[in-house]
Amino acid sequence: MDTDELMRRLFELYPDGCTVDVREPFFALISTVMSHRTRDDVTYPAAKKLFERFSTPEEMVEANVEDIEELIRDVGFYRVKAGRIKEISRILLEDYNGKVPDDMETLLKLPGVGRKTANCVLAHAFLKEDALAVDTHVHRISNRLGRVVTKNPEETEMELKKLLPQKYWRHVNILLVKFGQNVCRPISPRCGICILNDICPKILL
DNA sequence: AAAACGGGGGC
DNA sequence: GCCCCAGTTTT
Repeated sequence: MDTDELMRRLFELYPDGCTVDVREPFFALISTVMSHRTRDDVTYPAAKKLFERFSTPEEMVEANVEDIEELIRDVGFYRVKAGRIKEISRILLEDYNGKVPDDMETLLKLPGVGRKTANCVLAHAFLKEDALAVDTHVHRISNRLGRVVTKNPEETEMELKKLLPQKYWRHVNILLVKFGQNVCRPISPRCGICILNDICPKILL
C-alpha cells in the first residue's frame, strides 16, 4: 500500500479531523500544554471549562492560580500546568504583544513547550505545512506498521517526513492520536476492526 | 540517562 | 486495586 492510500483510509475514518477547537492559537497552545501525559477525552472538557472562565492571556494573568488549578483539576500534573499557563500568558503579554508565536524557535522558549507541543500549535492553529507533531501514538503506530524503525520521537519525525508527502504532515498527529486511542491502542489493540489490518505486520504487539 | 510530576479511566 | 497515559523539565 502506498502512503496516499494509507492516509486516504485514515481521513475516511476521521473526516471531521480534530474535535478540539485548535484553530484559535491561544486555545491550541494551552490545551496542548494541558494534554501532556493526559488523555484527550479528559483534556478537552477541562480545557473547555477553563476557557469558559478565562480565555485570553490577560485573563489568565489576572486570575488566581488556585482558580486555574481548580478548573483543570481533572488533568494530570494540574498544579504544574496551572503555573505554566500563567507563566506562558505573562510571557506572551510582555514579550510577544499578547500573541502566540508562529515559529518553532520562539515557541520552544515558553515553559512546558517542547518539540511535540510546538509542532501541534504550528500544524493545528497556524496550518504550517512543515510541522509534523510526533507523540507516543504517532511513534508507536509508525513502528508497529513497520514503516519506520526508530528509538525516539525525533527520529520518527525525520523518518516520517522522508516517507510521507508534505501535504499530509500537519494532519498526521490528529489522525494517529484518534486512531491510537480507538483502534491501535498501546495495550490490546483492536486489530479485528482495524482498517489497516491487511497491511500491518503486527510486529511489536 | 533517569527521576519527577499526578489524577482519571480501563481492566 | 493496579497500571498506563497527547511530554517536558530537572537532577
